[in-house]
Amino acid sequence: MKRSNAQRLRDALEDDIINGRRAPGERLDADALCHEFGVSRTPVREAVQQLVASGLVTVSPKKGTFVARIGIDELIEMFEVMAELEGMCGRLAARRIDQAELEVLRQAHERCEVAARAGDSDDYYYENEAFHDCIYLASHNGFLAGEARQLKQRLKPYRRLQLQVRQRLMSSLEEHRDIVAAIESGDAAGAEQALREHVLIQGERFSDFVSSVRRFGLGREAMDGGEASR
Amino acid sequence: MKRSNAQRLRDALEDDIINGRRAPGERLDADALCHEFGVSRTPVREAVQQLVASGLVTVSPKKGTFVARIGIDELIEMFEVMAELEGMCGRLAARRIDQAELEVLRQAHERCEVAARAGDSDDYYYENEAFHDCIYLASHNGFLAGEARQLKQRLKPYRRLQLQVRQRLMSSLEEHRDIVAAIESGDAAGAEQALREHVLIQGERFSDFVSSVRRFGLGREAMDGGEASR
DNA sequence: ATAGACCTATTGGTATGCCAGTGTCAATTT
DNA sequence: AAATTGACACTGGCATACCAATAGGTCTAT
Repeated sequence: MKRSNAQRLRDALEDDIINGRRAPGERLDADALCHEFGVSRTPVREAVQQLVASGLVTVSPKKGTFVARIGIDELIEMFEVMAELEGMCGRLAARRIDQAELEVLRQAHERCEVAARAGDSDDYYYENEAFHDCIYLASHNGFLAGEARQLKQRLKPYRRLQLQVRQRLMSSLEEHRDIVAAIESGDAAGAEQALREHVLIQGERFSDFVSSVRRFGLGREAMDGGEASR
Repeated sequence: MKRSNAQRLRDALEDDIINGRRAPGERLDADALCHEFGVSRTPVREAVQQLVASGLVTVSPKKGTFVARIGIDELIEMFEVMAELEGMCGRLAARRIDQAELEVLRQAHERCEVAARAGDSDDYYYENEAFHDCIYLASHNGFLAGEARQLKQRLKPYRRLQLQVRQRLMSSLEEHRDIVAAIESGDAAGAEQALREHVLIQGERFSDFVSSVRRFGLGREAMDGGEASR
């Protein structure tokens, strides 16, 4: 399968954004990209449109295109949904996982454990991804898995903040243990709860709080510039 | 705000697909669309790409673009996710709804009741949309609301099947009553459960069953043609 | 009759030029 | 000095032309 220039460009930009090489708010100059990749404006335009559709970049009409800058409020909302999707995956996985998948999940968990004990944060990050992906697969709902992966991608630029917290690595691992145990024993509600809180860290109380606070008009980023979308 | 040709084209096609004027599997001839709308290939291409991104159409390389034909298995998966999103909206709404929103919800429910008693199926369909949208709003999670609306759109071409069932209208109304009651009383778990089952009708048992059946290789639509995507 | 080798219309992808609307900045005016 | 105006460059959107790849059919030979 040969990939078009637009696709390669999209992937390259996506990768740059996700891995922080292009920071939120950074400008994406169309002409510069044309020159950089040696292509015309058409594929660049196409790639940008796809990235807009996936939420990674935004265009401010007549001002240019920028790496999406997500406000703290929307970020919380997205994490809330992410937690729900992960929880749903866990609930379904607890009911639907088969022996082979369970074995793969256990192995993924073990690799997480190895990485955690070694203190290798990058490695853990990667194995953690694989671990969660196992659960997506085990949900036996491909659409759900796709949505979860997509949202996770979109959140990736911001998750590094969350994951650099000291000791988070070890507590994350402990939570994984509970998750595996719940899935193993077919405890759907337990797996759902464990995964939801695993993602949300503190559960929904925090966002409840923020939500109620914002309703009193204390939002401090109302002037942050009109991030145009849809 | 002036809308571009590509946007108008996208909206027109989207509307056609959602309202069944273009059936799943139908071919979308690019040149015909160019002529029909009096534009060149560029905006047509753009519109098609956006529709692909939103899942309403698919392109089979070198064979053409078609209105997305969703298999029964994927359809079930999508409904499963839809139910979860609706349930989540209900759970959050039960905790976060304010007086004004509650009043709007009650009024929406009453309009549903009027439509139902009049036996006006189309009218009920519309008011039902509004009712659910109230709950989306009341979740105080704009991102969640957007995702829910988007998925609902995508499912719209197939929901007419589900809604034409005789007597479904009245039982739907009864379920609405329970939902309103749960939200009114702040019963988060109750609202979540009620909404989830409202969407799923029979709960997840059915899809569990299908999921397990499919694992035994009894899927009868394996030959349904390679629906290419991403 | 069937397998295999061309042939061609269609599709996908890209380059390029043009035009209109608008943000930006500077010059001019009061 | 502040404000108004005006020019210009930039951006977005569209049309058009060109090229490459291939699906699908046709033709040929065994």
